[in-house]
Amino acid sequence: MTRIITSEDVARQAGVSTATVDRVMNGRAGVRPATAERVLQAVEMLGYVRDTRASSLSRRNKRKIWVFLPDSNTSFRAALSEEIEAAAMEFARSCDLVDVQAYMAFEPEDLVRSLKSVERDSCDGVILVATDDDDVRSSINRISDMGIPVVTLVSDSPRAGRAHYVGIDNIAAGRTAGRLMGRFLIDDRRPVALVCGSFLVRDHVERRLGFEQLMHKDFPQVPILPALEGFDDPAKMEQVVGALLQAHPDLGGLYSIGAGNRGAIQAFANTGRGDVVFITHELTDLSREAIRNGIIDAVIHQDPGHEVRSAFRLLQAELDGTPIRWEQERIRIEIFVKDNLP
Amino acid sequence: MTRIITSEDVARQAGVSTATVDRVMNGRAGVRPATAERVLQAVEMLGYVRDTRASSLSRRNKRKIWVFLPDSNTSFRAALSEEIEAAAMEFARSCDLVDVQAYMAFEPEDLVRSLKSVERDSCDGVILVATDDDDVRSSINRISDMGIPVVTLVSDSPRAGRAHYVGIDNIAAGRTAGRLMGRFLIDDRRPVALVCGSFLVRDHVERRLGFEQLMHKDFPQVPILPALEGFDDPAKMEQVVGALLQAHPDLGGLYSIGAGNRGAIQAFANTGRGDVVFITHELTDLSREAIRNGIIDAVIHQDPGHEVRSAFRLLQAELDGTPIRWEQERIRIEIFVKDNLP
DNA sequence: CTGTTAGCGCCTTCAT
DNA sequence: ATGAAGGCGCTAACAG
Repeated sequence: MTRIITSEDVARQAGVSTATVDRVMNGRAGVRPATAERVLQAVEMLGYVRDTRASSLSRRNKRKIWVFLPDSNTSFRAALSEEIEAAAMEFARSCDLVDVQAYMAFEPEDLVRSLKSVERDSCDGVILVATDDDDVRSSINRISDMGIPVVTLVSDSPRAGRAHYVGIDNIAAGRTAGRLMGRFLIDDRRPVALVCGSFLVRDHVERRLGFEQLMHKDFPQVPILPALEGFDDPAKMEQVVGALLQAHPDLGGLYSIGAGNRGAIQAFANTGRGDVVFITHELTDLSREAIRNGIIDAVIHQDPGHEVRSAFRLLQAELDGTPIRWEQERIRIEIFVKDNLP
Repeated sequence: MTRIITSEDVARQAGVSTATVDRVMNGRAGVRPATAERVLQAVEMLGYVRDTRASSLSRRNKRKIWVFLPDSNTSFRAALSEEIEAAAMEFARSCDLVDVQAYMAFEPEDLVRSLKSVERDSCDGVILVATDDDDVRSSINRISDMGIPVVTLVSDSPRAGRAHYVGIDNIAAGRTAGRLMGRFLIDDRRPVALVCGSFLVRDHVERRLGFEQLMHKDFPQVPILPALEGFDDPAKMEQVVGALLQAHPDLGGLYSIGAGNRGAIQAFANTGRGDVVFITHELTDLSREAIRNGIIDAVIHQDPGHEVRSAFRLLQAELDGTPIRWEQERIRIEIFVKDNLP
């Protein structure tokens, strides 16, 4: 057991006091560059790593993390909220305070407005479900430039200066759905349809892209019908999918990219078309039930609990200057069939 | 922000000192039942939860966790070791010391021998890859009865008094493989084969059971060949699978339940039989590569990193009396195809 | 059986 | 720009 290196060791080695070491470690002002340099050398030399327990203990949980979520009411969104709640409790006890704010879904200006209120002294870190939008991007950059780390969750703003994105690669998710579709189909002459939530939401566009790419490449003989829009709305979905089933008695498969699957499931139940391969996103009580009784054949899933915890951990790591365990943070594109349901 | 309840609050409320609160909280002896009761009531009443940071800080990382692993040299086993190493470092800095010991795989007596050395004063918690064996079970019970929590990892000893099992349900894993096999098959008149590592290893038996059950139930027309044994050994596997491919030119699928897949992949590569649906367990560099170039069609996976971290967290929770976040600890039966590889 | 006291390693005033 | 000292909440000796 090698003794643990403390800030005191570093202080002694650098010929300063622990207060100065602390200042350097936390990047606070008021240290002559030369002194800081000596401290850094001592840290390096001794292999000092600060003890986050002691750190957070003495800091008395004073950090503030702000979370911004869209106000949509899909089950996935509900799950996210729940998980944030849970994570907040967990981290509150061991480190932080968390403020959650909802912004209007699909309305970047509203998010931008909310982000305006983020200031250095009231906020130490930000987690948000972003959109790939110029104004959102510059808002993120403003915050980031103030030295406040930003983590995007589930939906990214790729060109912004966020510290991390936590979520899946939606193109790959679409490809995965395509692979399963191609292989699950019994008769590759029967056409396959796909329904987006919206043609304008980046995630949906990417999933669709991945799906269509893969189908064209690996299952070129399968006819793909023009994509439909269901607006993440159960009623609309039921109508759209109902019409689809009626119009195509030979439909081979359906890939539902967005939410509102309650409606799609209903449409299937109404017509009793169990032979259509039906693939959706996100495991919920509903999709679980539908997978059990054979309406849904596979669900592509991302674990909101994992995502939320990961976002918090990454933000913490950013704040603490702790190393990141990437293997633990990699969000999986999960596949569920009837037999591996959790 | 409600003030945080400390042990001091509890002490005051119960009319005792913090030392006594500490004794009660940690189940140490030397407290009159009546006093303990008063403390417990105060805890309940104030909603006190002990701060694990302060706790572990003041304890000076003195806990000892012992880990027992089989000495087999599969890639999965290597991954486990690595992850334990990583977890040990992580937890060493924030809580514990970890001792890892290898025992001879498939030799319960050797494990039992090692477990004999576990004593109260040199060990606070145990993690082990168990086997379902009478002697192992009673060893676990002995340790458990001393008040040392035991967590089984990857392979369980179900009837023993372990605190938790961290791993997948292997019957469900087998069923999942069966589902994919049934749906991936192009022609359901072509026979399907399966190779175990050994007919005697519980995990393999369970996977096989799940697989065969599901095939018989949901794909009854598919002929299933008698199971083979590959002894988790690449050379043996190459030979067995090679012979299989030769004997059955019309083979439709192969489910490899155990390790040694290097050999199986080699056999496939030798014969160029890309049309056989090949499903294996555990994602490794090898299986990843084989999935990329189309030899393997799907991999059923359990994440060793997740499993190891989970085992440590559960043991800690047991030791600290902290609540467990079950959603975080549920080990998934993961499915990988070409498109959702991490 | 129970209380007192001195840390654990770091951060935060408050001086200098 | 830097240091000294007290405290975060809990545990471990040591008294009594």
